[in-house]
Amino acid sequence: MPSRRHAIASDLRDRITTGQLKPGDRLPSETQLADQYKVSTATLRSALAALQGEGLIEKLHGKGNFVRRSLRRITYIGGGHARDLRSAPDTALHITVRTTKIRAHGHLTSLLRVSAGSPLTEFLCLSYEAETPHSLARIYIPHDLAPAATPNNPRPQEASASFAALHPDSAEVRETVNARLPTPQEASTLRISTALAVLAITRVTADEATGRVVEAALLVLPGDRADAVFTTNHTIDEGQTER
Amino acid sequence: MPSRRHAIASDLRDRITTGQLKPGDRLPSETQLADQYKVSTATLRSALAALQGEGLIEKLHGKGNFVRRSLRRITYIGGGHARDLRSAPDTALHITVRTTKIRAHGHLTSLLRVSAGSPLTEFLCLSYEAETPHSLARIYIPHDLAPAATPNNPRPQEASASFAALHPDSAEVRETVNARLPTPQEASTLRISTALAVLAITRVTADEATGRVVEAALLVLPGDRADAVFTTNHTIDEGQTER
DNA sequence: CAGTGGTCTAGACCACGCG
DNA sequence: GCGTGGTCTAGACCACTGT
Repeated sequence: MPSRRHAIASDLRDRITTGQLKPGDRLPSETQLADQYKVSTATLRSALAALQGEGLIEKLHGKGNFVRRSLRRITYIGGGHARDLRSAPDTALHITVRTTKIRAHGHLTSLLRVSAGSPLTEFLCLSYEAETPHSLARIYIPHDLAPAATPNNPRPQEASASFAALHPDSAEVRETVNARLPTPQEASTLRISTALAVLAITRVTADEATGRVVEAALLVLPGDRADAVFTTNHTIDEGQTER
Repeated sequence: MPSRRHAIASDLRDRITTGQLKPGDRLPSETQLADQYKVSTATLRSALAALQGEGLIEKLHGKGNFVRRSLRRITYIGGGHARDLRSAPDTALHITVRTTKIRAHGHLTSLLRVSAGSPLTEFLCLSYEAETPHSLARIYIPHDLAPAATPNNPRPQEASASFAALHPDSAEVRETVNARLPTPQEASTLRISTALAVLAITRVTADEATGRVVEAALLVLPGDRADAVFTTNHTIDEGQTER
């Protein structure tokens, strides 16, 4: 027997996918919906939570629940390209970078193949598109390989993309992709719900000649507006992503 | 101010990551925990739900909540290899395949670059490891390119992997990776919670010479036990995945 | 201010696992 | 049957958004 919340979620899901409710539309308030379906607000909210997880609706505190305008805005392009983040062409993208010197610990040691305590430079990058956080990256580079001067303002778009671009020719890139829910911290920095899945990419770049790991990057992208694309043949022709 | 459930989740998270609670351990019952933290059961359960989403605990109806034994068992290997699913070496993997003839519709038409109504063969694959569903794949192939005989029993391991292996030389593979929560249907076929993120991979294989799309595959892997790996240099040396 | 979603309570009852 | 988690209720109160 389907539970009440599943039934409600299905009903609303149908209304959305059939176009009866259109992108941008506001749903009736939760109390109204609860009355309509004759359930308590808690039950109704759990149905909405499911739809939110599927990326069908968006909850805005104090305003209402809205049918999502389905735009996947950013595309992560695998394979260690210089610019590995793409967003909608007409939107401004800016990045904040915080640089810290740390010492290798935990799984960083195995990722970078260094011994515990090795000096590393950590770049904590947050990319925004029109004030909305879009991606979170923690990039670790052995201290002696880090860019000498910490650039404060030099073409942030470039800085964002990939420090691996510093090693363009002889780099071997290995990307491990994973889906999970965000940690509370990640959710708040990306300003997303904790119920929204994120794409977690661990990218390790090694120098082909020496085998030395020159960069490890931990990227977190909101699942509802990010895709990662990998192609054997590196000609990327701006593919469409439909729902 | 952190909410009660966040505080509780954090506390339990710490106990798990510090090893105070070990993999396989059973947590106290929800009513006991609710008493300890002096919250209602609903609040406590929402804290546990967060941990479940992070893959830290596993809920078993009628038995209890358990600290997850962290085993990422399957690794999807990108780049259109013949065998693109790897699991733990000593476990039996078997696959069920259901073949259906359908006609192109919706986004399938744009994926396969065919006109609506074109005849397609759909392979609905479900891979199991020791009775536990592991991955779900919907593979679409233009009807005239589909294997002539539908093999009923021929080395299911091979059949699973990739029909693209039929076009080994001149294939260009484009994989789009996405993180989201499963649809209720996917959750029940994979026997996972709807709160557990899945890795959704859309793989399109095209013949390099003709440019014709020879296969489109929609793969769904449970985020808690699957990773996808992409390497520029295709030597894969069984990397470790730690938490 | 009124209206919205967010958090939380203190219960009730159901469904599952196991002895 | 008993203990477990799963669903649900009918409220209360808080926090945010708008006017």
